[in-house]
Amino acid sequence: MTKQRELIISILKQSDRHLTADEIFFLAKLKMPSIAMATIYNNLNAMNEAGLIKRLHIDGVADCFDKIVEPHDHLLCDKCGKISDIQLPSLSDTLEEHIGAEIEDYELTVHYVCPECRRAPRRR
Amino acid sequence: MTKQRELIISILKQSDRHLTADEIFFLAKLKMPSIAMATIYNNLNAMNEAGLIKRLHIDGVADCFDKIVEPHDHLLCDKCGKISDIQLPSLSDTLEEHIGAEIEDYELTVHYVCPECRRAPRRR
DNA sequence: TTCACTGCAAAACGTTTGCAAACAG
DNA sequence: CTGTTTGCAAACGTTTTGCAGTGAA
Repeated sequence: MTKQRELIISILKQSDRHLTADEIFFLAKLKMPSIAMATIYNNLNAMNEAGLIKRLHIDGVADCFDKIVEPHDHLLCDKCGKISDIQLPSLSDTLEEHIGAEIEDYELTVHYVCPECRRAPRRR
Repeated sequence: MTKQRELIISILKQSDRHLTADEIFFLAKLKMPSIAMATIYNNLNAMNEAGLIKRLHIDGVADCFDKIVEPHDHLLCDKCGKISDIQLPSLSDTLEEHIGAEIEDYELTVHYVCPECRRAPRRR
């Protein structure tokens, strides 16, 4: 447990968003200017493998890191790119039944236009 | 409609797999050695935007291009990386009900271990 | 003849690696 | 003291770009 890792964890904890490695790097630099990108990735990858955080692969967007590891789904606004967490009833049983095999996990990303963008359809 | 585009389309049509840009490039080179990677991407991107094919972003894997544009889901083997198409009952209505907003689309990727890998758990 | 598309090379992007020095336990 | 982690720089694989030349209509 190094200072760098503590810092990265605190950044993730304090954020209410899904941060990219780059955003975490930027925020970390503010408090520890000497920190390196490699350190960010080292730690994020280690924590991801340890199941402490979850790496998200979404669309053309850079990978994001989610502090919530419990199974949940994501809502992606196609206009502004905002990602929200949603808790939908688990599909595991339904999926296993349909597929006829045991599943490990699943990722469900729902595309929509968020209320803000729907009201004021700017950008893109 | 150029020869290059025709070639790329025929490669996609003939394949029963989900090809990466690189695989398409390799196959295209066999028939047209002068073809450039940029041309592959130009065409794939154009067709993707036109809705003729679908670009898939899955895990650490390079993007794949799917000739099936109808809504369907994907089954990913965590051992060998094979991607299969699956047709599950549409979740659109259920999702809209839960989210309370109109959805554009959704992506569902199910992780499992395919029958082959389950039988002979080699690799990785 | 015109304008979109090609091929090429170089750049961009996000991520990973190798390594010596620094540090935690 | 020992092994892990850091910071740096360079490499990596994938995708995009700029641009002059080519080819389709």
